[in-house]
Amino acid sequence: MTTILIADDHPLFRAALKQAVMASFTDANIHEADSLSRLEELGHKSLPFDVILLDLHMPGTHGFSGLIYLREQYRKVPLVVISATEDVDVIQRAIHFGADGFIPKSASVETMTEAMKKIMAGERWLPEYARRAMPPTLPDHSAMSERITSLTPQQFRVMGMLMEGMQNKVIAYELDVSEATIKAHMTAIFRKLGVRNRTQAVLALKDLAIEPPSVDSNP
Amino acid sequence: MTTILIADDHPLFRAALKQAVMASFTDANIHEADSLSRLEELGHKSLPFDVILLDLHMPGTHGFSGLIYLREQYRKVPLVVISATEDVDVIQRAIHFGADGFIPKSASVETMTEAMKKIMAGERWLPEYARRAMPPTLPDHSAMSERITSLTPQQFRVMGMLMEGMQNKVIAYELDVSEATIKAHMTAIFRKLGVRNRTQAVLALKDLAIEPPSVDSNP
DNA sequence: TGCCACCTAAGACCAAGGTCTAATACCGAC
DNA sequence: GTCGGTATTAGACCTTGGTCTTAGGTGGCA
Repeated sequence: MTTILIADDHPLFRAALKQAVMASFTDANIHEADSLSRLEELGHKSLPFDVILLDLHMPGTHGFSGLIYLREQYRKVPLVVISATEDVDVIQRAIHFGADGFIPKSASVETMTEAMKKIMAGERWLPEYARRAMPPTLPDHSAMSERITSLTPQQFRVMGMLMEGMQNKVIAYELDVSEATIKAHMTAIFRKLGVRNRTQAVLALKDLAIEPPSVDSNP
Repeated sequence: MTTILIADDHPLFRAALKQAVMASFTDANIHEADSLSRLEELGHKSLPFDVILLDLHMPGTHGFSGLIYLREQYRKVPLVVISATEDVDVIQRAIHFGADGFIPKSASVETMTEAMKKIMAGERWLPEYARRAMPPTLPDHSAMSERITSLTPQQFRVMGMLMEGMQNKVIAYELDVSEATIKAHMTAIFRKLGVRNRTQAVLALKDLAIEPPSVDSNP
């Protein structure tokens, strides 16, 4: 039996993906998560996933840092990035940060099935158009991604909320702990990232953004 | 006589550019600046530039905010962005933020001359390959760029140092004013940008970054 | 001349950020 | 089991950040 994790915050697409998966893996044991935190709850039960399908834009994944973090948590589980983006550069970076494959959301069911089978078999899979631009090199974690992987789960959560511009007090309320605790986490995060305060942390982490050099940057 | 401003922090390239300019504009009155602050010093003398050649990556220009700011300061002066980048998307955004033209550093002397002549004549000029992808629409300033243009020169300088992750005390020392003054500027900056603190300011401004989706983000 | 925008700055005050020390709980190794 | 490391939590304590008020100096402009 195949245990699959689908991590996507869009319910409709999650359902569609589930259908597609079940069509080809009839005996699949499918788990779903609509955010990184929910994903971690599942992980606590240490389910032996055979493959993880991760949406790059899921809440809680800040840029590629979510991918980097997950890659570290589930070192041996094949990890496929699913994204609406078709940008070759994004694909390149996803692979760079440890993804075993990249499936655009526009792909057909047949294509998805083929991709997942290959990836679960240990191969790497990319869309046709991205293969040419992609040298078959191993992913090379940058200094920053190593630093992110050294964060504990709770620290990672706090970091995510920091990247939303939230204040310590607010984060504490959201996570239902004291502000002192958040401050302690912050101090630990700064040390691990090699920065001195939250402003520098934001500056350092923003460089991992997937973000469109958005032409229109207004709300 | 033609008065031209070359704003580039690379001395060698600045000299080369100067040569190229003088080859075609023999009577040119050329001014140089290697940073935004030096550019502002020149501006104080309110020289009637006929054209400004701006390097996107010059110190002091944080992402596109330098361009946006200059565009506002010299509303009527043709402004050409010169950059090592050939990325169509960057070109697109430069135009979007008000540049009248974009010349890649790899361009030939003849090409540069042609480009500058056309731009000084009021036309827009782009590299061949970028023209196709570029609809001839007028630049439309986003909400954030309007906010940046509302900053006073000193506020803009302070903002730049904030984007370097510097603390108030350090900024005060660098600018040789009191910390109280910096705090006053910060408060004004936050109001104009519509944010509540420096962390949110960094988050908002980082979206204007030119920055490479850098595949290798280590130091 | 007066008005206005900008830069500067001080003091008071409070909020937010950050460090240090230490207690508790959990988990893998032995 | 027990040991040792790590994650999480928190309170005490100090630093930095940010607002408000007030105010002096400059330079452009009508």
